[in-house]
Amino acid sequence: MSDSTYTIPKHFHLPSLESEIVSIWKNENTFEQSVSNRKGRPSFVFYEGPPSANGMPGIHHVISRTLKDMVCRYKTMQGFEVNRKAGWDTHGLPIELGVEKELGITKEDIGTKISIEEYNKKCREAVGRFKDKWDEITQKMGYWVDLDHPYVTYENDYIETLWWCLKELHKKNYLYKSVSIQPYSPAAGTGLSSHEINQPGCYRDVKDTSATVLFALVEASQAQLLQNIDRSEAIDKVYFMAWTTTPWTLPSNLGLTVGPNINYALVKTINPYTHQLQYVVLAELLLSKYFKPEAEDGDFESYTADSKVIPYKVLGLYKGSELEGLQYEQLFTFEANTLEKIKETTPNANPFRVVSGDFVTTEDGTGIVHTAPAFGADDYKVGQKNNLGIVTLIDREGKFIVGSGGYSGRYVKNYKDEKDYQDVNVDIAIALKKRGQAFKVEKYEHSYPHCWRTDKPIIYYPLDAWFVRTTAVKDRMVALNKTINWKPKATGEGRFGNWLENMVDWNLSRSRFWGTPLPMWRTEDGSEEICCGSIAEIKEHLHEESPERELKDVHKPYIDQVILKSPSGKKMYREPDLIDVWFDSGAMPYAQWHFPFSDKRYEALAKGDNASENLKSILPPAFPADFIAEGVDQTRGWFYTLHALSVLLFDSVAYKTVVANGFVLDKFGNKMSKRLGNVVDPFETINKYGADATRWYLITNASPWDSLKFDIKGIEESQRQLFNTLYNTYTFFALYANVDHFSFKEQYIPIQKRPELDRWVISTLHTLIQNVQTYMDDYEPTKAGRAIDLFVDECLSNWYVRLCRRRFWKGEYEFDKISAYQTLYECLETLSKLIAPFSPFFSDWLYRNLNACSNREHKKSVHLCDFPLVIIDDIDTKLEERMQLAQDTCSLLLSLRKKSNIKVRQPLQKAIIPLIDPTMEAKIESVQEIIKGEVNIKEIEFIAADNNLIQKKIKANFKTLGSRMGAKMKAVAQAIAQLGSNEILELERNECLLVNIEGEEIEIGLNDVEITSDDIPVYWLPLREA
RNA sequence: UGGCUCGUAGCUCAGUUGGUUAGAGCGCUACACUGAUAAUGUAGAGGUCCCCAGUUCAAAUCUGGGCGGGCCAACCA
Repeated sequence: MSDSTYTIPKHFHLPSLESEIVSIWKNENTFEQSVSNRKGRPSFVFYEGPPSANGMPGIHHVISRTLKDMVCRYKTMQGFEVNRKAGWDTHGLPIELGVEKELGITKEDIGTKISIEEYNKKCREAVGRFKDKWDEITQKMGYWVDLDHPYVTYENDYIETLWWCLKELHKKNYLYKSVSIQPYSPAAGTGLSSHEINQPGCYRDVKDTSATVLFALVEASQAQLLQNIDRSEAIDKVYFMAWTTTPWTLPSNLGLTVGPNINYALVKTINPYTHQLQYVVLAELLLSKYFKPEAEDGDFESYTADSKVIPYKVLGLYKGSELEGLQYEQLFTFEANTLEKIKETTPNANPFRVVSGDFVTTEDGTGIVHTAPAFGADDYKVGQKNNLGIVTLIDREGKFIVGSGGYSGRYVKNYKDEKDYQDVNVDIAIALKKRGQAFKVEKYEHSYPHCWRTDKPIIYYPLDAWFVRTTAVKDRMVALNKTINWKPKATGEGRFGNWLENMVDWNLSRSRFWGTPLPMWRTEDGSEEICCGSIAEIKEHLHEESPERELKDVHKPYIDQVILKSPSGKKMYREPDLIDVWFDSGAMPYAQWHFPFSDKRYEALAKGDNASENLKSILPPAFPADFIAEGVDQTRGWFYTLHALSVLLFDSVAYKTVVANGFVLDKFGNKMSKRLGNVVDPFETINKYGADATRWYLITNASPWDSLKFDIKGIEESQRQLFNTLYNTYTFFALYANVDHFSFKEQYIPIQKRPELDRWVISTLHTLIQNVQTYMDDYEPTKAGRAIDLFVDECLSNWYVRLCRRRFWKGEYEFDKISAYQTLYECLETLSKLIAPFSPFFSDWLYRNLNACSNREHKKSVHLCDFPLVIIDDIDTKLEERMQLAQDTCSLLLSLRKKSNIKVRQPLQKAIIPLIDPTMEAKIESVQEIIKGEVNIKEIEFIAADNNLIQKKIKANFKTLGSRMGAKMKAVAQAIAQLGSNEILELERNECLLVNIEGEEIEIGLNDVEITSDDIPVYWLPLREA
């Protein structure tokens, strides 16, 4: 380049500057070069969490991408090879729901009104709908990621790796089929995901019939319970009280759960419906819910059916753990729920017992939980643990099955909108009342989930599902998590750590259409199963009659048409489930490279007897990641699945550092939502203020992990404060440099030979480099950015440039001037590199402008440069301190002028500075020229410390005295504050003083006090002639 | 309902192991500067450190309990 002048644009407009830079990058392949010119250097592994392109990018995407981009650019400048492969998340419920909404269909229509083939085609189209917008924001915000070779989760290769992972899990016995209790909509005939349940409006307050039910103990258990009860009367029967809001689950009851540490009371009372004497057990703390305090030990004799108050008497107390194992009589006995029937599904089931569970509370109910393992997750868990068995008297349409006595065929809720629907729950309650086995029946209002499509209440229902046995490696997951560098730390220890502690097996199954199919085939009788880890393996096992043989697309419906042949020759059909989309993204470290199939050694190693042993020698490339970053909402999503899979498969972490950034809220601190209309359009923001200003604001305003109250004014501010100031500084430099033809051609002036001000700003600059590097290495970009802000504003612009202006326009082009040019040039050039990771556009613009003229470095772009190195020798902390003193002194003198109303323009003869400490004179003297110039004063005079111009003040040093004085501290502080100037002088001279506190002599050392002078240690004298 | 997190000036944020006048920037007001001028300087106003209780000679800081915002998980008898 032959330019001998620095470009000075007429206007400073960040957005148009940025679009210029974008096209330069494109022409010069700057991004590719920034990676390829680090080839062979140690790599810094980064994983891009795949966004879904079926929605528009929002401002919250800009923050996490800024963070990712910044770290990657920084590491690149530090000399690492940083590959950044983009990715697209393409499966999942939101995509299906979007398509269904668009087509105006529901899940039931799939396979009838629209073929699965057609439906999945629509989904495939939908996932890329906003890809253009995503590419645009990626480019506009300056996010460097390889968009040309992304990983796409729906591609056959990608899915094949997922299958490989699943097969590995299967081999290790980490994959199993079981039932799980899931939200289920009988009206829609489908299971629902928690995502669907949590859609707004799904939880609704409804009134249900609730019943407090009495379970009669069997004789032996009753005897056991009563053995230590001293009683004068014969107790006929003892009942356990349990409360339910879903009486339809009572015929499926198999257990009663008590809290092991809850106290229970055996109570003599009267049944409010039958008015008969009754003996019941419930939590002691909940007695008041059923009985009035005044009824305690009430008069049983005079009770009549009209009595308002039911008397009760506590006969005995038990700990929950003492009740465990007691047996009771089944509440409803039908053909379908006999013990024999139960044993058909659970051969050694032992139901109708009291068991204990930690989830039991005394918040409501009776402290005894009616447990029907089929209809509640907790119930199921406790049932499994205690071998209660499982009874499901309700079919998938939500009605009682045949064999449920009089209830057979009746719907548990009005699912069919029957006009004369008779609530079966009420009937059950009435039946129990008649039997004397209901203690309280009432309407109870609570919030209950509803199906978002049919508006009908859901139930919890046992459905078949495939699980990953994550609990088998829980300890390793916990241990390895402790080696991960979490930013912020608390998320790793708290939110994520707790999540790991309470982990349950990962339910993989989804009964949907558009997703990764489970590669599991079974014979119809379930006796043989095979998990295929590759397309080739499927083809190996094809049954002759399989209608699908090519498998060009591994999705439904084709995969379901694949019939395999079992070792014994039977037909095997695929398990119909799809897998959780989180598996897709969690396996991204391997699937993005089509591991292990992409490894040339794989095919050879996979053959032979030692296959699995051999394969241990290949590890996925670029694994684990050095760094990932996403929103905190991913803690239980991507962060978890990445971690789980890498531990399960490779006993390794998947990432060494993870930054969990917070959320972007609107300026009032409310969450952004389309409904509230407070979403920020990132395109608008970037087009108006520029990506760099936006990025700078997002990073410096709040730590990435704190939630950010997004206010557009903040972007304006960072544009003004940082970019405008830098721009002004640059144009100032360019203006004079062009006049003087400075292009850094003169010999480099060693820093030590430059004037003090130059040495100072270079010293400060290197201190800044040091701080920025420390902060960046610690993933504290906010602190780094703020340090840069401070330097540009306080040091460079408002001190160095301000004081040096004359050096640029006055005098000959020689030593002092050249030194100034070189110094300012170096500051600008270094700054362009320091801010390059944060604001890639402006920094490159600045760097290119400088370098185009000087040709100082053979780099086309700042992003191809190395990060500035700290030169320790250039740092002179003493000088920095001195300069600080000069700045403070100037401030002081200027404010003095202000107070006396003497303008800076009017020169003054002398300033008198009393010396507070002995080193001050030398320090100020070295910077006195600066001070004199700044405040327009001819000379500075010092007067000795023990002058009488200043009034000294003395204050107690609470730190040293506090622990020694204890309660007397207050009095001591007061006494010290009242010391006169003579006493202060004495203390200073003798370094100790005796003070009388409440009649006691206390010795006080120099360390025990802080001696200060009045605020104004500077006086001025007018110019003699003035 | 639980876990985590945040709460300091009008706004955005600092605030060390507890130490006595709680800071900065922006904004606001007044004045000054006018050879960086869509800049700059000086000064001023502005605080229940979310609330309550406790520990301590001393609490924005530590402990407990609340309240409010946010995220996640649940909503279960």
